[in-house]
Amino acid sequence: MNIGDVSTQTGLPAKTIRYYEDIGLVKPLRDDNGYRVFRSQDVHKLNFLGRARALGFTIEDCRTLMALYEDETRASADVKKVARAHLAQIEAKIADLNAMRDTLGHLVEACAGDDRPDCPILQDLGGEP
Amino acid sequence: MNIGDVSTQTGLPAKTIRYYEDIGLVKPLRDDNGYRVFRSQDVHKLNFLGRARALGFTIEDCRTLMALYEDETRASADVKKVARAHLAQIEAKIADLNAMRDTLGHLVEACAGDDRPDCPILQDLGGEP
DNA sequence: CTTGACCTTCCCGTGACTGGAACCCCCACT
DNA sequence: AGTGGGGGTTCCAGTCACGGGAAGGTCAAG
Repeated sequence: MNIGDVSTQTGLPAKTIRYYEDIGLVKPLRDDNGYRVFRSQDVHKLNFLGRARALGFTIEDCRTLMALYEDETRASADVKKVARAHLAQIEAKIADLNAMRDTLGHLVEACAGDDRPDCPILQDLGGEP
Repeated sequence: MNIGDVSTQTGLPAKTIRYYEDIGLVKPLRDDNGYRVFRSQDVHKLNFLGRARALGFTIEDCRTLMALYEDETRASADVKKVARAHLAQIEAKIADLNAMRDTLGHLVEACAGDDRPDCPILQDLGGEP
């Protein structure tokens, strides 16, 4: 399978797939003409990566998870550890964003949004009481 | 005031302040020795920027907001528009992260986290039903 | 006079790609 | 035999908002 077909099958842009090869996440074969040739296990790996990335795991986490996936003697505790650390990061991020949304939401509601210059948003940013 | 004092006062790293000068967000004066000299209005601007960044506005948004802040003839509608667009982005991001948290949370809960290899997290990533 | 805390500029690196240039390969059509 | 188009390839540059660190100038204290 060539990269275009793999891109269609996995939903990953060809550029991304090449990048994943670059950083050693996937190792397709090469045809005589230099084209990448993907076996089904490569496609499987790419799907794995796509799902892991969709869950927000970093590339390095993906590398770790892939290694665990391929290691028959893994301990599920190791997988869980990675996942829980990431989950904690997500939750921290959500908390940050919720705080932003609350503050910004109040400010937006308080702003008249007309043609006059008075604006509680700018007042807040300007540090006015 | 030199950059170190400004850094202390605003809580912004000196590197960040220099960067903000680089991209034209602040224009401190220069002493004979080449040191940056910040007036109170510069510090005020930097505090403004710090608060806007803390609310997650992009640098370009900050630039826009600063311009509006300094424009006495602004319409608050313009400010509100920028803020609401950003709020929408925040909410979209929160929705994404909530989805990730839910999925990942279920998977983490379902994982035994022991020394055996069986792991619903990897099963999910691997696309197993 | 030296030490050490400042300050300066400059350049590289980050994460995870994305866009684009310049070029090669293959098949179909005229 | 040429040509066109739709693949593929590499490599370079850019994104965003800084942070690290090198190499060197400046200043106040001891």
